[in-house]
Amino acid sequence: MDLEKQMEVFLRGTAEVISPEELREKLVRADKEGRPLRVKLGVDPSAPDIHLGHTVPLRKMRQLQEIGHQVIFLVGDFTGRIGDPTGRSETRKQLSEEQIRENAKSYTAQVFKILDPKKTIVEYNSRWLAPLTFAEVVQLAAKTTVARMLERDDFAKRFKENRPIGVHEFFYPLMQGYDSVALRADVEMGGTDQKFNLLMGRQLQREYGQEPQVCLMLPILEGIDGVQKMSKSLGNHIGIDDPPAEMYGKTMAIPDNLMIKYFELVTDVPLAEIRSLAQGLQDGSLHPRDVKMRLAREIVTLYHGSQAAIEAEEAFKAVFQQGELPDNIPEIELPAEVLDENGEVWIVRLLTALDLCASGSEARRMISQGAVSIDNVRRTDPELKLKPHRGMLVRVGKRRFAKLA
RNA sequence: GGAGAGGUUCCCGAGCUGGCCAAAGGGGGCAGACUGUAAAUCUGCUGGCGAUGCCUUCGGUGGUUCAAAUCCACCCCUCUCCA
Repeated sequence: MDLEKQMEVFLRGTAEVISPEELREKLVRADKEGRPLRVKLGVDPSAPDIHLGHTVPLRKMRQLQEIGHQVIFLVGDFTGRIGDPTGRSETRKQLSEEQIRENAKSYTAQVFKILDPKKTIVEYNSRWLAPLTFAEVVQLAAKTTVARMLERDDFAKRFKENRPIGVHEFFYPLMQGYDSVALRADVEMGGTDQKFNLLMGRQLQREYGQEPQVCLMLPILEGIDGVQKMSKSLGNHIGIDDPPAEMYGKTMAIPDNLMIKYFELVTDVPLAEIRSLAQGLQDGSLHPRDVKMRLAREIVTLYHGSQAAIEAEEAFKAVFQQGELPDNIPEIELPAEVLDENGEVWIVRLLTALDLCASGSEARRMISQGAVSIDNVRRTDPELKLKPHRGMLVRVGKRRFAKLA
């Protein structure tokens, strides 16, 4: 593949590249030497579920491996024990080895829904970090200074606000940088929030006599709340293992103004087409709802196939546009002990027994807010008693349903 | 080691001259209305309990008091300045 085309694949959709010139040189040299570039992507296995946010760099990796480069998927099993302080301005709790190992296992399994397993090297950074001696660690630490560390956004902020910074947290960038040394990475990928860590890799590689890696930074994908970075702990994520209907629904929940970004970062829709969608939204010739439905369909198709996507869309239309019921309402057996001597259930009890409300208080609230309907009749009296029957349909809000078995 | 400032409900953050505090305000979440969708907007709710009352909660443990997030003692943790 010729140089310009390669550059295009590398650069497309990136937020920042340090530096394009170096990348070009590396590509030219690699081509001459007949070897692929070694591209590193490190992940922190703190949450075992991969979501769309993770897929942004992963999809890039996929494209790179398709044009013949060597992709290295690095599981930060060792760094995970520290927890990267990035993003949330507080110390993340350290994970146990066992947890990490389990997370990593499920992580890699999911990653291969995107990457080609035959063309991917999976590495664990405990392989080289765990055996380091204290003396070597000190040597590594001596390669940077506190002032430099404090340049990092997160540290600077916390320092300024007099919030705690653990000394061990300084090791996170050092370790990640050392990973690049150990892997002899030509290119490292990451979100824009990884800039500091990626640059640390360059510095350390130079210190250890290697050519510095090129840093490819990709945009950060906001979660379905439209504000914060997509993350499982914030509960604003769309997981790639989410069932089709949920994936579709969650996508429909993203704010309108994020649609185009999603198209660009997490779908295979060609750029030209995305541009015309954006144009259509702008001039009002396209309905935002329809565009978002298209987006939801694209995303579901990617992870569950087009058939599932069509079904998810039909179900969504039925439930939310026509107010019909979903097909897969869970059927739940009502425990006998909630019945009184007349064989009736108190409505509050009913909702908690069916797990539709977490507590009696919540159930009362829902009832008084008019969120509860039984057999399609809205019930607002929290003292109501009912005679249960098989197939009784209990509904709380728009999304919580149960049927009596 | 010394001096000072802090640790509040899911999060941020008031309260801290003792009762009116299940604890202001914001965020998030949930619900209702509306709609173009689980978007946007507006409104309400947001510890638990068969409940106009009771129970548990304000870093931890004890104590004072009829009554403590609020006062006292000790302890743990964070930050600042000094060493």
